[in-house]
Amino acid sequence: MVNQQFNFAVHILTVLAVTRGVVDSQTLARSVNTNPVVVRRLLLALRAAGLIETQAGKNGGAKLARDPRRITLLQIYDAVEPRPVLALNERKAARHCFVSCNIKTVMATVAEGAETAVRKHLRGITLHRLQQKIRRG
Amino acid sequence: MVNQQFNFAVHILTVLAVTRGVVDSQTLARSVNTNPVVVRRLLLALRAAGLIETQAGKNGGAKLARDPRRITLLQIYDAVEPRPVLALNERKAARHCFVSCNIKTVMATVAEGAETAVRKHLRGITLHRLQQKIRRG
DNA sequence: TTAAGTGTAATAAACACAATTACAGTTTTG
DNA sequence: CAAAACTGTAATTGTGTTTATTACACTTAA
Repeated sequence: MVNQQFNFAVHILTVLAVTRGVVDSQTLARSVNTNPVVVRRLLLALRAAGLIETQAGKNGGAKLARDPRRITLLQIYDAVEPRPVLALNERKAARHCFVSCNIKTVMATVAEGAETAVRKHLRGITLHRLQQKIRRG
Repeated sequence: MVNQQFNFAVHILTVLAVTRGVVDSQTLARSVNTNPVVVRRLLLALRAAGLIETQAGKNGGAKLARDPRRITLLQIYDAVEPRPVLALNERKAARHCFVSCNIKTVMATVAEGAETAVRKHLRGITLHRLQQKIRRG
């Protein structure tokens, strides 16, 4: 199993969109089938991105900060996804080797292109659209 | 550090393309800065994809099976990348929850679109093109 | 026949991610 | 104002994935 944060975040926001109100982390965690603390950490990231508002204290929880038509999957992705689509090569080059010394830059360009392609795709999908798809089964 | 297999594989093939001959796993490993066994495992995958040929025994090693103009990054990606661009949600849905029960299918569609976008990008880049870029610094 | 390779299994080490526990701080409500 | 019900957050543990390493049987050129 790999990084599920994006899935979790979209799931959470979809619940908030459907509910149209304040939902607590316990309830969200049950829907996502994970731990409330995991949810709360994601909520912080989503709040920092301006997608939700949270309220502490009794009857507290989270709610959408704007219309689902104005929330794209790209915004969610940017809020929570820590990893690039294609991993960058972090390791030291072998100095004597021509290819080794230059491949990193070249591959960074490739990775950037992949990233751009994915971002473009995600930018075209709104939370509202997701809601609609779910309603239709 | 995350999955480096694609980076490793491209690096290896670039060395083979530049060298235009048989290179052993030891030498490749030094260029990539990893272990020869890791390289050999990748070589098996690349061979299975028809991109290289290997030879056992003394003076053995690997060489390209075809012209670098006819090797795309997508072929390399397919040969070695085990993971989807966006993780699928594997976990059990909460039965009582409408969103939970349907989000999986919807997100699978989203992930598929992202995958397609990346694949299209990679299909447009040949190994030969990479060589050129590296030569130019 | 020997030296220098590959192929491959088995295991260990490193790392990333998710889950859990614990508790201080906040806010509503009776 | 006190209690109940939340969030915010640190610290730790559990789990799975990826990479590295060791070992050795098998292959081939010289």
